[in-house]
This record gives sequence, C-alpha cells and structure tokens, in this order.
Amino acid sequence: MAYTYEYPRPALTVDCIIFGLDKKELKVLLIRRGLEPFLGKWALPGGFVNMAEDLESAALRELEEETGVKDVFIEQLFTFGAVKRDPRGRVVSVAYYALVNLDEHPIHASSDAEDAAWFEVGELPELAFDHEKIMDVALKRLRGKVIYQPIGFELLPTKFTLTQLQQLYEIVLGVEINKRNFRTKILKMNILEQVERQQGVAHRPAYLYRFNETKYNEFLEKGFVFEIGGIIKSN
Amino acid sequence: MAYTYEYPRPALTVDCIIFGLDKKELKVLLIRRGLEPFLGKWALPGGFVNMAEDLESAALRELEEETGVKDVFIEQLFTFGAVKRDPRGRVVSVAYYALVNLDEHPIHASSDAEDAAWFEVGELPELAFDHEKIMDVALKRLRGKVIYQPIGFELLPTKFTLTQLQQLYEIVLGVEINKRNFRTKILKMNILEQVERQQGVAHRPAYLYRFNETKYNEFLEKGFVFEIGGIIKSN
DNA sequence: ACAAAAGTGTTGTTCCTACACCCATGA
DNA sequence: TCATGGGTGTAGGAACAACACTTTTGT
Repeated sequence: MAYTYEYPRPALTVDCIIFGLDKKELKVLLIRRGLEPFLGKWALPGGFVNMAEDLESAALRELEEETGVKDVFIEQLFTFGAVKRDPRGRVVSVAYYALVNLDEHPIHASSDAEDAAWFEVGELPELAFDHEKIMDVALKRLRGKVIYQPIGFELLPTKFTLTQLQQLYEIVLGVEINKRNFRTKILKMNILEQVERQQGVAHRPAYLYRFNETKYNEFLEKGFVFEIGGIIKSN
Repeated sequence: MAYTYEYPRPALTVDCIIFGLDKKELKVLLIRRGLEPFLGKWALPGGFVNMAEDLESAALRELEEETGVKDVFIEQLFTFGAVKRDPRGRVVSVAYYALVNLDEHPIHASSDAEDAAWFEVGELPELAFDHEKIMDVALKRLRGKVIYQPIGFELLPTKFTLTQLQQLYEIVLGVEINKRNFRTKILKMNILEQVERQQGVAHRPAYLYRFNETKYNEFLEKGFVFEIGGIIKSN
C-alpha cells in the first residue's frame, strides 16, 4: 500500500530518553538496533508515529515495544529536525524524557531491538543518529528541572528517608550536598510528612517521610526554587 | 507533482508566537488567514516545513513571508501533535517563540495572510486551530523563562535606564516591583555597565546602562535566578 | 517654587553556609 | 563498646523586604 501527497513530507518519529536511578548512579535506557541503518549500534528507543496516535502515545508505545518499559510519566524534551540527521532522508524526531526508578522497570528487548540495557550516563557507547546530541540536551534539562521541581519523589519508595532523598539529588546533579542544609531546606518547604521510623538497621533508625502532593501543589503556585547552595558537603 | 510513501505521514508545520513589548503592554503578533480552513480568522503566523530547511529556518521564513518580521531570535517552545488538531488531517506543528521590541519590527501582511497585527495579550480575538492553547503554553513559558534568564535585554535600546528595565519585567510578569529592591538586585549581579546619563528630561536625568554580555555568560555558569521577591511595589 | 522621576539609607528579619557535635541501633 | 549512619545546635554573614527620604532636572 502506498500513500501519496501533493507535497513531500518529512517522516516523523519519537525518541525516548529514560533516565533510571540506580543505587548510586544515573543510568539511561538504550537499545541495540536490529535494523538498518546503524544495525547493531546502540540508540535511544523510539520509532515512527502512527497516524491515529498522539505524539506522547507514540513515544510510550515504542518504548514498551522495544524495551518492555511501561507506566512511565514522560515529558516532551525537544524536537530535532536538522535536515540530514538521518541517512534515510528527512526525519524529524520529537524527543521525550523521563526519570524512573530503575528497580521498578524491568526491561525486555523485543521487536526492532536486538537488545536493551541500562548504561551509566557518562559511560555511554557510541550512539546512532544524532542521539548523542539528544542525550546532552536531555541531561541538561533533567538537571535544570530537578532544581525547580521536585521530580524525583517518584523515584523513591512511598516512604523514604531524608538521606535517600539527598542521595537522589546528589546523583542526578552530580554533586555533594551538605546534610544539615539539605534537611533544613527540604523540611522548611513543608511538602514532606513524617510517618514512622526505620527498623532493623545497624545504626540509629531514620524517620521515614511521605511526599505530600497537596502541599506540593500549593507550593508550586508561589514559585519553587530548590537550589541547595551549600552544595559541597562539609559533613 | 506527487510524492508517494510506503506509510502515511503527518504533515509538518511550524508556528511562531512573537511577543512584542509595547510601551506599557505585552502584545503578540497575529495574522488573518487568507486561506481555508479558518479563512478570515486570526491565527499565529506559520506554515509547512520544506524538505531542505531546518525547523527553525522554516519558522523564520514563514514569519517573514506572512508578517514581514525578520532578524528575530526564536526559541523552540513545544511540539503540538494531537490527532485532530487540524481539520485538514493529521498535522503536527512545532511552535517557536520570541520576545522582540515592537518598535523595531514593522509588519507587512503578505502571501497567505490577509492581514497582520499586534494584539494585546489578554485581549486576543478568537483564534484558528488550537492556537489559543499554544498561546497559553507560550505565555507561561515566557514568564517562567524571564525569571531564570535575562532575556528582555534585547528588547531595550542598547543603552537603557534601570526604570525601563524594571518596567520591562513588570509588563512581562504582570506585576509591580519595588524600585529599591529591583535596583539593588540587578546591580549586584554585575551584568550591567553604567555608561552615561540621560539628557533633556524634565526631571533628574537617569544613568544609562549597557548590558555586558561577557559578564552575563560568566553569570549563567553559576546558575542564575532572577526572582524579585519584593514584588508588590511599595515605592 | 514645583512636579516628576531618579536615586539612596537603613532597619528588622529571614535565609544561607559552614562546622561540630550528639544519638540510637545492631553486631 | 564500637562502627555506622541519623539527627541537631548554632554563629556569622549575606540577602530580602519594606519604607522613607534626598537629589536633579525642566518648566
């Protein structure tokens, strides 16, 4: 079957940059391409947009098809449309990104992908197309975003300790944060609820907290800036 | 001439949201459509992407063709791809936005546009397609952005007074700002150079300043947050 | 002299930063 | 009792917020 138009049209694809938080590392989900071009190379999961689906749906569909990862909140990153970014011809790609808890998202390679795996950001293999550039943009955006919005709460168990939360910020931002100041600041925001205490650890048990979404939304109204100043640890 | 593909493809367009700063108002540039659909309705300038041009180039070309406005720094806003956003079929649109000095950008309607004009934000006519939604997104982004980056300097004459700069922020953000605190804060940033003084005004002449781009770039490295706190004027 | 807008002093308060110290638990 | 990580006190300084006042020009 063929489709004919009066004027030429670029092909439209979506790509997904899925960041995953491992214990101590920020990783990203890649697939090994099972088709030309760039057969055998690592690339971002993604593919062509169908006529009857929204862009975001397309991204989620391709993500699940190629990696088995689903139930993710993705956000539009940027649209890449340089004329010769794809050797097959003019292809414009809308990129989406997300940050997920790596443990909760098992991966299964399938369909067009020979393989799928998490790679540590900063130790990426050579990527297909302009995907290295897309990665750069995504990483910058993630780091910028985490300062102005407490995404990241989704990455932790429902109940978490302040140290876990701090580590999350440290990993994503790639810096060390002063414990005292981190705690003071995040608690003053008043978006966390203390619930109970840890048990069975070989040290003083920590308080567990829960993210209070209602209070967080009130918070956003007033403009949220996270910005931990005392960034280099001293404790 | 016709173009045939194995799979169907959405059409790809670009749209431009050009904000213009008038003396006391924030305006936006619209065209009156000269073609179906929505013939005669006001809409954002924009149109189809050619195969041999980047997305940004397409946006700039359409902008100039339809409104005569050129030499603008545009920035990608968002890509709108809802399935039924265009009655002609599946059309995905990459939106770009910019903030310009209205005086320096004379408009001339032409080509597909019957007319082009500046409208005050907040007093917009009914718009074609999903352009009202696009406007909302753009306005939010502009306001968010102006807090974290001193765009806006481009809107003023090379030499400007602090009061002019303050008014710019007040108009874009739609708030009143305390004079004393605004001055203290913007000067402490050390991105302005005092040059000379105003002349011929019927009051104490103001100092004129020039934006120092070098220092500004150093500034960005460290993370810039503008955020005037004492927002409600008291002076 | 007066209107108009520019520009400055200052004060109380909050927030930031940097350290040092104590606490509770399991092994 | 020791190692381990959890949690707190606090002091000095910087930044914020709010208000009132002085200065310089043209008319």
